[in-house]
Amino acid sequence: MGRGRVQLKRIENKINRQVTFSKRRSGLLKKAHEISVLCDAEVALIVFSSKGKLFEYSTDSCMERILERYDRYLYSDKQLVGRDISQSENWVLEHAKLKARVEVLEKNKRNFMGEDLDSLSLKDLQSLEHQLDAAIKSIRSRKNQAMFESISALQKKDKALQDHNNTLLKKIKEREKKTGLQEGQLVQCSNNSSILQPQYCLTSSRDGFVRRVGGEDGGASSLTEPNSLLPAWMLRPTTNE
Amino acid sequence: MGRGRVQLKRIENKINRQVTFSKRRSGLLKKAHEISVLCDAEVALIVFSSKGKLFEYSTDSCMERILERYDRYLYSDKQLVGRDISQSENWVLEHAKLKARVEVLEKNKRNFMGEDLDSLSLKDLQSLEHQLDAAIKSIRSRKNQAMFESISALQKKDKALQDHNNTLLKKIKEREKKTGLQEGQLVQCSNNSSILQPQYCLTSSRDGFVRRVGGEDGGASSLTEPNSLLPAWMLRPTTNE
DNA sequence: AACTATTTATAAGA
DNA sequence: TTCTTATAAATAGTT
Repeated sequence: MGRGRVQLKRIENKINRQVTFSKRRSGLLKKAHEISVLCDAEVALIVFSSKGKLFEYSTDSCMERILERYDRYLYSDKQLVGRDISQSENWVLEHAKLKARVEVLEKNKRNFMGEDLDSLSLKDLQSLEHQLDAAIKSIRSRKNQAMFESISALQKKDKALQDHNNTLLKKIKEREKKTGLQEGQLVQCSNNSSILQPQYCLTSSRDGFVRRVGGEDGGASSLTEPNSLLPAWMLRPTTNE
Repeated sequence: MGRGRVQLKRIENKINRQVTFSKRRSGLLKKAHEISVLCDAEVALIVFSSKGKLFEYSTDSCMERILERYDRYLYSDKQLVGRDISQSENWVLEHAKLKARVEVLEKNKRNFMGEDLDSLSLKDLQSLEHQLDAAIKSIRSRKNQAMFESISALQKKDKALQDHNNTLLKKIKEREKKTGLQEGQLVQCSNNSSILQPQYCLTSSRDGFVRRVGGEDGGASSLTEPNSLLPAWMLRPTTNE
């Protein structure tokens, strides 16, 4: 894939090697992600550049979990027996339970995201559908509430700002009379200041919200991410520590 | 790279997913090896198929060394305990992580069920709503497919039963003629036997299904559980595999 | 970092 | 699974 065929041997030219590394690295990470998503596989990829810099990819950004699974896969039942069997065994049990729970939850999550449905019976599907229908209702309701709260808050702020502006305007007028300036200039000035008020912004967003809440949510896609990855709220707590 | 463009989403068709996995896996391993050789990088790649099978590549076939280097890189001077040393301290850490993960997943689940929404921002809500919308679409589609499969199977069975009945009927008629019984009795008998055929039941359920699939699923609630507890499919511990 | 001519990877079909 | 083939993607060399 390129203008010339490439020998499978170390690229001697340093610059060239660095550039190729950069290109191929992104390609490799991309492909790792793709197979992970397309084929529902769990992938962990670790790359150290020749300079020792680390690059990594892991499904669901959960490298530790995958490496652990790897270790478990290899050393399955072997070397778990090593220490104070009395306590450690208890722990192993606890651990296993937790892991089982994680797996169940992950399966649930996939189902909730409309994935991995082949394993569900018709009845399960029906149940899941109703569950989600109900959930969506709750969510829309909560969203609605949140939006109205937000609107109220903004309106309140708007009002306060406007009041403040009026107060300031009065003060200026008073001062004006004392100093004897012309009125025309002042009025103009106060009009310009209205740009600082959030009023117009508020009105337009309120319209947008109300329209979206009432209908079947037809045109809201512009507000969301491309969605090729999980939305931010799903990743947030897990991704980092 | 193929005859069609590919969407970055889970391939729903099982066979297709399996084939793609196989192809892309080899491609990925190859590329991992290539960058490793060409650019003098150290690569570790671990892939678990959706069925849990392990595939791996590591530069110089030295996975443990690379994973160790990875751990060293992350925990640099901190609390590096080492991977195989795996003492109880490490376990405590792992355990805590697992617990955290469970918590996150449970929070996700509650959100997916329309609960515990107060902690979400407007943007989160929007994102969640879209996620669920998409999920419901998938689920309805899958349900539809499952229903049609079920219907086909039943119809096939229906046909077979009917054929069998006809055969039996003919035999009886023949025997009748030989023994010289009246015909009326026999016809009546064969009519009664049609109760055993699933035909009517089938037809009506097919109508019901089609109606439900096309529309917004208005009257299907009678099929689901009371729903005050979790539906069965959520509780079942790792049903498959 | 961009641009292409090529090589590769791979989706679909057999 | 494996082979083939048309096409999409990746990327080597160049600017």
